[in-house]
Amino acid sequence: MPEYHTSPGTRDILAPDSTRWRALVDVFARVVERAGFGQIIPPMFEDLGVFLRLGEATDIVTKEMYDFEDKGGRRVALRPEMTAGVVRAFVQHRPLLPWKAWYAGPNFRYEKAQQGRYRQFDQVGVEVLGVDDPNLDAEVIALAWEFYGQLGLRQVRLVMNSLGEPEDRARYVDALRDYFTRNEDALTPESRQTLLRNPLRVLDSKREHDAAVVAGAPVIADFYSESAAAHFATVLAGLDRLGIPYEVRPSLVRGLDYYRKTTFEFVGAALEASQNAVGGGGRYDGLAEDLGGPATPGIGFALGVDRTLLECDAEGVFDAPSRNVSVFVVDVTGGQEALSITHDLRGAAISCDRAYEGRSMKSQMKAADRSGAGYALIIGGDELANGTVTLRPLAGQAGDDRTQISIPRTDLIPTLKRVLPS
RNA sequence: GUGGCCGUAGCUCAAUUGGUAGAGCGACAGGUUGUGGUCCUGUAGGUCGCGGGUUCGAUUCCCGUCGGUCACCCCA
Repeated sequence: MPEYHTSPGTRDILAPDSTRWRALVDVFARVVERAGFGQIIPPMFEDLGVFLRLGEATDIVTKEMYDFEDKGGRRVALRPEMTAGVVRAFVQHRPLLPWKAWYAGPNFRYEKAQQGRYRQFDQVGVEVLGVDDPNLDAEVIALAWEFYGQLGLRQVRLVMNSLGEPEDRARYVDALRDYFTRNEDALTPESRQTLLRNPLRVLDSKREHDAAVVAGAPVIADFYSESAAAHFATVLAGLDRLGIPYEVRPSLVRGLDYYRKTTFEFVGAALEASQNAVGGGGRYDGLAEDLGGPATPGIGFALGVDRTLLECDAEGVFDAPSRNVSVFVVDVTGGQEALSITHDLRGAAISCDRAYEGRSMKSQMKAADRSGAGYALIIGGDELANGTVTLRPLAGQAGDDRTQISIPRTDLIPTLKRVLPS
């Protein structure tokens, strides 16, 4: 047993998983950069106050934050999500509107880990500041939808809701509090606790016992102002126009307090676990102002990289791309030839690897096979004397022709350039 | 944070009704001395998660602890 291992809720991601991971981020970047988004790389920790804006009733803030005092006496916290930091960056730099930013990176929450839920977890996402247009809501959702499609996912479902304007939401929360208080006896003790902190979240209860009461609760749609109703209707019409299927679920309330108007969630149909929300987002029109900036509308989403990959596994799509070297150098003359040949090939942009420690040819050939390389480049005593190398096709090459050929050392790179798939 | 289940070689798992453990895969080395992927043989690799208790003796029983997993909570 090793003395040290990863902390709870953290893990190492090795190749080939890391290759797949990066490929997923590449797909995301391609999709959103096509839509005019530029990447932002914000710091992983910020002044604690930035994150307190997420809401005093949320567990993310009250229980799960990695906050600490640094050596200079500053109260800082590892970011528990991306939106607050990105909006802080907006307020700090005041880029031209509309500002479209995308990101990828880890967030930190002190939670008990389970599958699809980690203390350090990665998200990819976008934020757009400065546009109130409901068409943007549809566009942003469509980008996430396109991303899932590019990965090959077909069973992700989109769930839509609107929380209305802040005043609508406030009146709704009051009505909800009244309703649940009247029916308190029928609620589980846990939900009664939640009711005191945040009545909205009672709607999220997964306990069977609460189901009946929750089903009879007031519906947010009845509290929409005219403008909020119109905004939401236009968003849904936009989705219809783009052919993106969705389900409106009035009980969808997301965990962060800053959401208003449009909210949405992507649910992985293939995931059995309760951690089946693979992504989510919404509008946060008041957040920039809360962080000391001008009143600026905003919308964005965050998608969990782990959960998305789990969904890919469940649907059997987006396999790890193989990143093999093209050539494997087998040198049975001591290894000096392999040293210079691999150096030369890499200089000519031909990927290659080799075996070390003067192993037997058999052993080196095994290593060549395992490397996935298309060709073994063999240097023995004869080749060394002749100034040649032997090129042997390995498994995985087109056709069954495994005839090996002898090439003058001087022709090696041109020959490989001709033979290798580019 | 609360509760259920689990923790044996790098990986997937056996076994021991308490007498210090095996297999498959993988790794490494051979199979008449320059050729892999199949096959055969062999070798290495485990303080049976960690600590304490009961016992002549514990990997096996008990307690604690750490880690994993599932549900709740929360959320991506």
